Amino acid sequence: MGTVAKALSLLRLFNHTRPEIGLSDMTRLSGMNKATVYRLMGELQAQGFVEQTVSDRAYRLGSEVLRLAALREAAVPVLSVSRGVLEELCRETGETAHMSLVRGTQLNTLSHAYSPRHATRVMMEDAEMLSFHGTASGLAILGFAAPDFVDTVLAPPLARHTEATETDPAAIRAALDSVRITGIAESVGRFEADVHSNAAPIFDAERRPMGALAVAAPVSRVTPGHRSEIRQALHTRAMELTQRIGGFCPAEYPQDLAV
Amino acid sequence: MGTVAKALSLLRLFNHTRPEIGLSDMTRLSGMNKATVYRLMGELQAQGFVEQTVSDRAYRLGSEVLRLAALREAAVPVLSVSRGVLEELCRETGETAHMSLVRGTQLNTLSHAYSPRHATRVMMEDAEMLSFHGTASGLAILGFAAPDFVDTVLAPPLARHTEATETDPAAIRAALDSVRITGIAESVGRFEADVHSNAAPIFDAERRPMGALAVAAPVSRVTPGHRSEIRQALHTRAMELTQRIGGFCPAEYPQDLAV
DNA sequence: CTTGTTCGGTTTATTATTTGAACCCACGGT
DNA sequence: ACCGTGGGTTCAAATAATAAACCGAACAAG
Repeated sequence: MGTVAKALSLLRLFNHTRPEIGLSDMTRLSGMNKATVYRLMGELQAQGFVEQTVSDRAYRLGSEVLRLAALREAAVPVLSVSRGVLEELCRETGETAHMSLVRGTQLNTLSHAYSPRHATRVMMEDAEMLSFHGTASGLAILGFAAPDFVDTVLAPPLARHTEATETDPAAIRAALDSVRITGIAESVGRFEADVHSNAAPIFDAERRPMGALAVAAPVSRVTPGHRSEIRQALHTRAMELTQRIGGFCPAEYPQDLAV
Repeated sequence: MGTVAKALSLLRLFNHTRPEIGLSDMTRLSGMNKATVYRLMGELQAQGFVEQTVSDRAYRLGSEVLRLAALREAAVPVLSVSRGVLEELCRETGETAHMSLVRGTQLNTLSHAYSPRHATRVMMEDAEMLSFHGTASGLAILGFAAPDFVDTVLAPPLARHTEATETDPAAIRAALDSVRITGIAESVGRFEADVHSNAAPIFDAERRPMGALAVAAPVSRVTPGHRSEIRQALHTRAMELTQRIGGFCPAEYPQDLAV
């Protein structure tokens, strides 16, 4: 691993439950030498990627990431466009809608919207990591991804998130066939118990699946009619999002939804 | 310069007019060796900070920066909170409002809002770099910054953005006194011709100025009454923003606005 | 008041990585 | 066929990164 990779991997130690990390913690979490971490963090700090609190000298993400994110959005406005689509999607379905993007072999939620219609909702956080095999979003992407990408992602062992999580690669591959036919993937309690999710892929300019749009509802609320309504809306909105970010659906993607 | 700094400085070559950069361009722009740039970009790509287009293999910012920005917002919700404040501010004043944050000795716009009230407006882009000596935002920050920071930033030569730009450090320092008294800085055509800007600093948890809130209007529209209205609104909203992001005004910051 | 622990930060010789110049191949224009 | 330009690669020489031990300060327990 090169020096740059090491430095950037330190940034990946931050998450929602750990927004600030001290030098010693960072050393332990990364497994690197303390002097190494110290110097790397110093460089990251000089570049504005992290900043140090005055009180306890703990590190947290710096504002340079905001600037870069704004620039990225100016170049490829996925986030900003998705927000409008997500709002429309959750208005149509009355459920929580979210969008996630592929990054290497990871899948991250990046934007979400809640519907005020029901008192109970599926709650989300941005920048959370999803599994491919356990979530509707992941399956939607796998259904239209390159074979060797599927191989990589479905290499055992697959994490068992809930009682219902399918961890047999062969069974998952079989399920991808129906994803390819309908264009929509489904996960009932396989990532979080009591959450019924549907998802549709979104494609980039090279017709590759770059992420997914999803609707998550409490299992108890999803009747056959509601399910059909959700999947219909997802199909329409995912194609809209793909088009609005300058992407194209691949030829094999079903243009009309046979739910 | 360490390797990490070099790699991250490559990211700074991207901007609104140059959202994608090929290997050769990047080599020229950075002044580094081609092999070096190639390897560094490879590492950045592996970490998701940049991605390569399939067609012409040009690099652009990757989606990892979006994830990190989302995490940073979860830790320190400056952007998301500022959006609401900016909207209110531009509703109250009828002019363009924007927020910028300090990053080392740089100042970057990060969020803005337009008012629909007038057909002519000052237009903005996020992630743009501002000068400290030429903008109201910069002066607002300098008025409450540490002396050595002011020294660093006001070291000649200072760029002359327009005919009206003040480039004499002594004159700028003198102007900071009135910023300290009123809590509001002003720039009439000193960064962009025909733009009249007012700005107020926002403070972090350590009572240091971390950025500024500003209102920019066409010079022709700013009557004494309108100016006073703008400065009043700015003062109120900047203090609100400071408080809502968990910051505190320093003792010397004027709590009541004597416009 | 001592002792032990943890923290952020620093030092050093040793070691591994980065670097630069030259080179390759493919492509597009002339 | 020729030239310029693009992305990508090679390898010895130069440089930067590393690990382990160490420092002083802060805090807690005995």
